[in-house]
Amino acid sequence: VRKRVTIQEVAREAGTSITTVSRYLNGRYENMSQETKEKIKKIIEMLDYQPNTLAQGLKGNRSRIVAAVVVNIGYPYCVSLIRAIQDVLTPAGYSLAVCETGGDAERELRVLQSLQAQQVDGLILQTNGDNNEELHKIASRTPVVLVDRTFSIPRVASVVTDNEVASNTLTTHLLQQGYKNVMYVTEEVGQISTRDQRLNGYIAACCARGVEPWICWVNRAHPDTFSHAIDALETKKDARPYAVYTANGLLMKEIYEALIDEGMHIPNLLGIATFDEPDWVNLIRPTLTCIRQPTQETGEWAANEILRRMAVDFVPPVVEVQVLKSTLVYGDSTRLS
Amino acid sequence: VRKRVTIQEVAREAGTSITTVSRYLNGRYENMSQETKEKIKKIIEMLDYQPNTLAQGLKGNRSRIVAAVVVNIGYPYCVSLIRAIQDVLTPAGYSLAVCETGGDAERELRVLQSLQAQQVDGLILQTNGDNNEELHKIASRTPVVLVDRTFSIPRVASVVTDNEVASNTLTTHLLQQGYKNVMYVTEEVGQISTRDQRLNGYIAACCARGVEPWICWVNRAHPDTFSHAIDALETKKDARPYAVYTANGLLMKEIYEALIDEGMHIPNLLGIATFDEPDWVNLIRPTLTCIRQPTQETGEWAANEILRRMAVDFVPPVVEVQVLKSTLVYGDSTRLS
DNA sequence: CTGTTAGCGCTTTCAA
DNA sequence: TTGAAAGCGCTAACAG
Repeated sequence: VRKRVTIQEVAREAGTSITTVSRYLNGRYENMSQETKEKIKKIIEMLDYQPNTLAQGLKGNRSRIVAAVVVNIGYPYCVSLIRAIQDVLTPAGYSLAVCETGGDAERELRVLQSLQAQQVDGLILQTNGDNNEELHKIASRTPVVLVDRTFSIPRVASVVTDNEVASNTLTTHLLQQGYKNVMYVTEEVGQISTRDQRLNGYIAACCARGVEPWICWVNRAHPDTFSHAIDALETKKDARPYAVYTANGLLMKEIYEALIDEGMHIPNLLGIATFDEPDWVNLIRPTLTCIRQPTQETGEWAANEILRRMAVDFVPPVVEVQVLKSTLVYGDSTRLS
Repeated sequence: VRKRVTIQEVAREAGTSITTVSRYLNGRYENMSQETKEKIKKIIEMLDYQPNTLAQGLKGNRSRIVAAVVVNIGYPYCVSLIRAIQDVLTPAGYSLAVCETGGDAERELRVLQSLQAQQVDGLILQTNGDNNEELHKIASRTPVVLVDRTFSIPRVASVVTDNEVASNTLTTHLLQQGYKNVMYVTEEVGQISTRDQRLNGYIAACCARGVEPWICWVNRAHPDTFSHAIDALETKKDARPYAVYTANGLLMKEIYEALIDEGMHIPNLLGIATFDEPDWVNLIRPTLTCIRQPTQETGEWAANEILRRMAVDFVPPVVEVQVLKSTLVYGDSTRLS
């Protein structure tokens, strides 16, 4: 079990003081003889020395770590987001700690606390809004950016999708295609802004065209709630052609599985569409109409905002909530002919 | 911008020395008056104090961080693995740093170096085997466990799927069903043990039944290589019923998209099956036969092995390579009637 | 039962 | 152009 090489040893081998080595490490070559510089360089390579970031961080209370806290690392939204964040942070010399909360308030709190103890330099998170007080405290000394879901917390910025607009657009598209009704399938709305806005967009679009909203509440923890959705469709058969629009990709997955075995005729009697763009939209026939969220830009914006806020000369921004546009991807599942 | 609370302040407020506070933090109450104990407890809560893990780590060169380095955080295999690792590590008081390499050797090297600089206490990785020297060095002072792909590196343990057996089983299943040939679709085998073993299992099963292996090499970076696969199938139409078996889920996704528009009759003229269990296996009709890897157990084993190896009294283990069993999940896509 | 003190590896004045 | 020395927040002998 070899010991790690320290700055001491480098200095000793190079015949200089640790101060000089430290200067070298931090690229402050201004006044340093070419000779010492090269000597240190050689020794560092020889010894395969790497500065201990823990020690470096201890001095200035900086860890050079930014944390991304998401509900579920398996969700395509989160994966794409995390990748985008990485791509911005890594070149900037920061590493990313990825944490999962499962949407659980207590777990989120524990994560937040452990992250603070680790002196993370920045925090990007997708939250249910159950720990806003803690976030407020954290934000007083660490840059915090909310993604996907926004909450009004002093000093905290947010980046979100244009949920309401996109939802309205999709609903309108369905109605324009000729579907007489659109059943909207969603989970409990509660405090999650995203769900709220999507629902609002749906309702607004219905009202605008004089169609009565038809909302079906489900719960992913209770599979039988999905059969209610199917039942509702069966019952209203005389209203066909109608459409089903799910508030997110996970719901569509559940619904779709039940639907195909019912032998519903898509898209002519039943149109289907979803928020999110699951990876299987092009594997099914007809292909699935969906809303592609700007995950990449969301991640980039969040990471850049963190970087901005970590800069010494940071001044509070004009925009507290950044809204990014999503794209309606037309599949064959809503092409009524 | 509030400053962080330190152990100093807690000690001052509590009217004790920092040593006592430190003892309290580390749960060494053996000899400590109930009174001081409660006093400290109160002060800590009042001040919302949290020990600085950087400083704690600096002392013993321990960061209480374990890193998981994977090829792609979007792969279901990796997601499931990471979650399992988290579930073992979190209760043990470690946090997990997740890193992505994209299968790129240089990027992997950079990640490994930055991880060392961060003094990670353990390393779990899925590697292409291009930095085995570096890993060898790392393993001399940090527990290292390889997942998914194994390489023979001193002091490094591995956990892998029973690739060869599973591949053999699946191929045999296809042949037994009555498919006269099985086309095996794979990427370049090279040094990646996983691909090697799956190919071997396939070949062995073919030979055992006197069927000539029919291998189709593709490259996900070059979409046209997939059309070659389709062409090959078209050409051999007289050999039907035959089957296509892909070496991983990503390949099946590509192939399947091309296949369905060709109007091939699955499963009666064409059987399809894949290694891995994509999330859409039950969304398509017929449902897809596949091999479910023991991702959960793999993650658990890896994390536990790291924990084991971090213990002071660690003795080199008997098993250097742990092989875990996967499951053949029967879908309708290989049910020849 | 409690405190003093010497570091952990590094950065950063300040002085030479 | 360089180095000595004082910490950063915490732990762990060692001494009371």
